[in-house]
Amino acid sequence: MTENKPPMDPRGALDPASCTCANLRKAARAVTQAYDDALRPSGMKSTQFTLLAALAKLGDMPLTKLAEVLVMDRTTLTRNLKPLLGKGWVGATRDADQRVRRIALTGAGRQAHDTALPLWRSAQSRLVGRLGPERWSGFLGDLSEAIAATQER
Amino acid sequence: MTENKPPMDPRGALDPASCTCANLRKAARAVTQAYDDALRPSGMKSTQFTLLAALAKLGDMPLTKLAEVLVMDRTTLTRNLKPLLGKGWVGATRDADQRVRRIALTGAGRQAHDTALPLWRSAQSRLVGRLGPERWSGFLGDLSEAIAATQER
DNA sequence: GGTCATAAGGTGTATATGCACTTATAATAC
DNA sequence: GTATTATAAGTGCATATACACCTTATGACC
Repeated sequence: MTENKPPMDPRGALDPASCTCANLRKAARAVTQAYDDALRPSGMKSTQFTLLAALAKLGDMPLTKLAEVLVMDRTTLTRNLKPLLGKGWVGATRDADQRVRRIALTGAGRQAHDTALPLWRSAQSRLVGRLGPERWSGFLGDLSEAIAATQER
Repeated sequence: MTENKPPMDPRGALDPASCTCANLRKAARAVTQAYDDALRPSGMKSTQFTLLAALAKLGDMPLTKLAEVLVMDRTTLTRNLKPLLGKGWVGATRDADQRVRRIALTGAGRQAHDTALPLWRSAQSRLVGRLGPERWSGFLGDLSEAIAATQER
């Protein structure tokens, strides 16, 4: 095909009102509030559930590795872990390599995760249902693609 | 050929790895960093550019109204305005109704916006180009739809 | 006109986010 | 075997985000 021209303005793509970043952040705010609201009975926020779920699925790992997986700044993760450490939901141990801080889910952490799971499912299925599975699936793929686009070069 | 990427079934949709909120936030982090990086020479961050652009397009308005437009908590906006007030890019005046704080772009603010605009365009066109205008357009629509989904009910 | 509900806004607290800089440990060079 | 470099992590600072609670100004009601 012959569409490798420099970016034009297909649908006001160069109008700040169409800013991908602003619209992404706006959606993140709105959706985060919906999920936080659903998770409220569990005493945790969306970000915290995300961390527990990642550890539950991937197992314990060094802090930097976890930050990479989450596409999150290392220092952000350090601070996001604080409330979880305080609640005893995660533990941190020094590795053989004394520089490495290995992060792991505790028993209480797994229990908290399991408690929150049905609440999360409620919020998730509501949103998936509202978008429709087909559109939702494409949406998730677009999010991944947007991330990939920023990671290259 | 179409079942190893994002889960299409409602079943896969209920795996926390497919969390819409987590993936949205992840993408927001990644894309924000890309835009912040592009905007760095202007001395402003993506969030700040978004505020200036909204005021430039919509004109001055009460704080609460602006927060509504941006789907942002009122108190978040209060604090996000602080650095802009400090730089003299926006001004705040009391309305006839003394409760209302009207937010407006200053001359310096418009100038800062105009300076940042080409930097923003660079980041935006790079991302739109990587996704392709067609896919990007659908992506933006999905973001709006996700927001709408959280606002109803 | 006084009482009271409502609407606009601010503050306290807590978490989320990332850059610049620093510290501690390991690996490598010589 | 020490000097250098590279890696993992933490801290200081600034901004972003929102809930709970408080203050003040309007407007409605009698």
